[in-house]
Amino acid sequence: MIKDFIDEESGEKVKHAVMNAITIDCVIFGFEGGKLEVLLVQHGQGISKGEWGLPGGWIKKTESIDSAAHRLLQELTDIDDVYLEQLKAFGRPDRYPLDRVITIGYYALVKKEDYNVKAGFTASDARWYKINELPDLIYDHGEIFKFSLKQLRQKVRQAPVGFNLLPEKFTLLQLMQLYEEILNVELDKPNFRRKFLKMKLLKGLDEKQKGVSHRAAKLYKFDPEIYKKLTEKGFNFEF
Amino acid sequence: MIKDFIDEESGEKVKHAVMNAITIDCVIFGFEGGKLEVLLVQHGQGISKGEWGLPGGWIKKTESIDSAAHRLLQELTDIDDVYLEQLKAFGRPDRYPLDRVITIGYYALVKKEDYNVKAGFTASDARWYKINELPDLIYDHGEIFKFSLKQLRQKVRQAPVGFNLLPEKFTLLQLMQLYEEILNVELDKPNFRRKFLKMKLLKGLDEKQKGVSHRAAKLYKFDPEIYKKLTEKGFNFEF
DNA sequence: TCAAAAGTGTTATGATTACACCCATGA
DNA sequence: TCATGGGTGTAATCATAACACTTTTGA
Repeated sequence: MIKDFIDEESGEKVKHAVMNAITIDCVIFGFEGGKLEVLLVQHGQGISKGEWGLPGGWIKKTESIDSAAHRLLQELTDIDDVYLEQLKAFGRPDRYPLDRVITIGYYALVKKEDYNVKAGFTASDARWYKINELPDLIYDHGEIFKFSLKQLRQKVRQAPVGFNLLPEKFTLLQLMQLYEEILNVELDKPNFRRKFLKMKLLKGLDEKQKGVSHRAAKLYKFDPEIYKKLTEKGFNFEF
Repeated sequence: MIKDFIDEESGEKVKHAVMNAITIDCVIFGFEGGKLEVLLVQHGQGISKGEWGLPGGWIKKTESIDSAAHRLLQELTDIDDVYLEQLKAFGRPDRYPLDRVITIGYYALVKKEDYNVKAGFTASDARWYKINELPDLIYDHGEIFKFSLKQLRQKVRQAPVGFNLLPEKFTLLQLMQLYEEILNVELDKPNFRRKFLKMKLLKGLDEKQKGVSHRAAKLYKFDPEIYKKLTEKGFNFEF
């Protein structure tokens, strides 16, 4: 199957051979105002015109599926250092009405501060939705989203991936609210502080919050180097 | 793409349309003599003749990928009530040397007591290997196996799936040894007993072990009904 | 009577929870 | 001075780990 692509270098349309009957769909998570959000795109053509769905695309014959997912994300958001992980393949025979197509689901965690919708996508094409205010999604994208949320909940408790949704520098309260939102629980502030600080995973900065109308909180950042060293010593992140 | 299949009803060869460039490969786990094992098949033809790999197959155009995996397992082992779960899709462009093929990995947990290699598969075609005595596997099957083990370790701590590898009736020591083998840890017998019994997940039988040269242990069985009821009450299995 | 595993009891330690309380800061 | 969140302290409770010990059974 031959599809058109925009070449990254020249900006021209080029033709590439892509895998037949296999697509990629990606749940892109963001976090803002204490709420978890998902980036949806509106289909501009075809039978589902006007409806919202997950951003997706084809896999080139010469690239790995992970690369295809990265490329897709970059084409859409202009960001390249995102956390990206495969969910699984979704393949009910009737999931796509026109043909038998299997899709491979991914989920991404992005820092919304870095995010920019790329030229070519306008506000009416793509926008963020709070996860409890999602519209109906096309095909089986609702199922894919549901699975991605389950996976995110699991992952966030077993590996320090939540930071990918926060700004570079964050307060402990922001971190706690992220966990509360993702896991859908209420947490105790003092206990959360101690639990997280005891892991010695966070690097405390000599810097405080600015522009808040209350005592400014200390800022922290997650340092992958520290995590790596702790892991080598047998540390196992668990929340 | 048209491939031959053995029809379940008539036993005759029939032709079915299958998905192109997508396969299924399955890691089948068994447990015997305190050891975790995997069922491998020897390729009888093609470029990898004589080498060992995971059992795999094609997906019919009309069936879901889960159904395809179930069918594959039944064709190979004659068992139909196995625990089966998708891992993810594996799709490095060079994973299969002759063509670009993406495979969807599955893993299954079977009770070896129920297991029987189906006619057509002889001992030289298919056999069990202890997981630390695996031969080199074809293509990326080694990677798929490694991922499946990671997944199994994860799963067995978060859901009561280990029972699928044990006989219907088992002792607490057998269960403990299963956990020791899967998680690759040493456990304390008294503590393991208490921890598991406290969950009230197991149904104690009025029956004891037979033919052992020491005090016979009480037999237990896992009751999915009990688990369901506990879950509804908010219970969350965790080991 | 001995080995091997079944099964019970006990204690120390550490994690988790719940909640009271003081501190700093801008409106 | 008040509201808002930052941040510390503490006691009760619960889970886990370590290990000593008694019991049962066939060889």
